[in-house]
Amino acid sequence: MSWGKGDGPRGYHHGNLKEALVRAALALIAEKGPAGFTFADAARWAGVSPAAPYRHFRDRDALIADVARRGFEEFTGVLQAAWNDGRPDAMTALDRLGKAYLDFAKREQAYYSAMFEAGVAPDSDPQLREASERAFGVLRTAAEKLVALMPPQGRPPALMVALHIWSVTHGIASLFGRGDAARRVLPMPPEELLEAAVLIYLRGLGLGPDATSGRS
Amino acid sequence: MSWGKGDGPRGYHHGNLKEALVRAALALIAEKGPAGFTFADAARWAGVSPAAPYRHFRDRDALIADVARRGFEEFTGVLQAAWNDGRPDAMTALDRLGKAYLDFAKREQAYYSAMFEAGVAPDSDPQLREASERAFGVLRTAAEKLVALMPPQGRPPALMVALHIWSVTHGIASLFGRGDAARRVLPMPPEELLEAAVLIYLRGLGLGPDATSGRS
DNA sequence: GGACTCATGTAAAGGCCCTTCACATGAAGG
DNA sequence: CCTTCATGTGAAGGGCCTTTACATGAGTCC
Repeated sequence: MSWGKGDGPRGYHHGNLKEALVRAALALIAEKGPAGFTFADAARWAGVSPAAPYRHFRDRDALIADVARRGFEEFTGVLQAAWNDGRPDAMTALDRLGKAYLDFAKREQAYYSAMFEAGVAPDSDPQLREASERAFGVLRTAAEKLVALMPPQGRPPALMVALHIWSVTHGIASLFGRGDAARRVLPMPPEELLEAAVLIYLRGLGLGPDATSGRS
Repeated sequence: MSWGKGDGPRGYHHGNLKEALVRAALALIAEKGPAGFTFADAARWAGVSPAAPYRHFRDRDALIADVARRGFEEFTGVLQAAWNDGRPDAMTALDRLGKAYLDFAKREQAYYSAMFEAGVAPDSDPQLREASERAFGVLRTAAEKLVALMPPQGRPPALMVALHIWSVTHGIASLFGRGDAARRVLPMPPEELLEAAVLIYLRGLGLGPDATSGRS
């Protein structure tokens, strides 16, 4: 018999129910989607009564919001590692960043669903909002470094560039990212689709693969 | 008292329950999101018992899928009208197309939710799949016309261009499109954000606003 | 006109979920 | 040892989804 954590049996108190519920939510969302996930299921998965979760989360949405918050924190770490401060050059790092984004959407489907598709208002929890801002901050930093490569006259707003890249990446992840959930026919893997889009976009900004090597 | 249709009272049989249920679904999804929508609510809204809808839809998901299908058909019409066969020139028409996309996402939130956010697998119903393909077909046609403006050597695949434009548009609509649902701070309205993105992208393809006037 | 048929709607019921409340348990600290 | 309080339980109310047997009446065919 499994308690989700793999620990031995337990007495009246679980000991670490909050963490167990979060893990249960991740497992169940991965299995049946954020809509199919139920509070009662999570409780069963953790081996407690249906009322126990309410000692740790105001309601079902609060649990999902907490999962989303953790997702954004993981996400921030992944993106930061991929960006790696723009080394060795901004273009290379940006390419890694995009791939890391798609990879996260594919590998951590449960997190990604909770973050973007569970219908959780980002403002419902200030913590959630801040976590999501931090994740976007990585993209913004990257855009700033990219824009700095351009000649001062005619530089586009870095924030706009960040939003463009975020949008196309999120769009690809939503429409084609997941292995088969809402699959559509694609002539190429999503990673290549994104890479091509970003390359074309940057060329449109006047940033060729030659302008990259940190000059200026 | 309202029967949703505004008709007079009715006898044992409703007369037009299927249509009434679809309208109820649209109203309820617009009000409370696709997750908050319930089959029983739709039945109440139409003034029938909770079991009546099962005479017209296999289950709750089938109703949502039907709403999504109708949404894609509306969508196709809107996009086709905006594209208007690429007149007066492809760039102008593409700009209209993008704006029409965002406008649809904003004005027809209920349809858009059912189409993209309700967790309906496009393959669950062949009709749904075909309707969504037709909508994308408008974008593909537009991309083909655009690509044809370029010199034959170095033309990118039109399908890829269509996917890029679809992705960025859908990404913007998902992340920032709706008035306030999952709002994030934006320095500019979504329409401008999209227009700028597409302009930069097309410049990256070598298509300036000058290359537009239907020459070859 | 009358009888039959069959699509359409109803009532009732089973099973599940969300949430709350009063109550039980036992770990921690004086 | 004994009290306190966070944590978990059981039971219950209300709602939803879906199925089943039954009711109704519009259309059809003689």
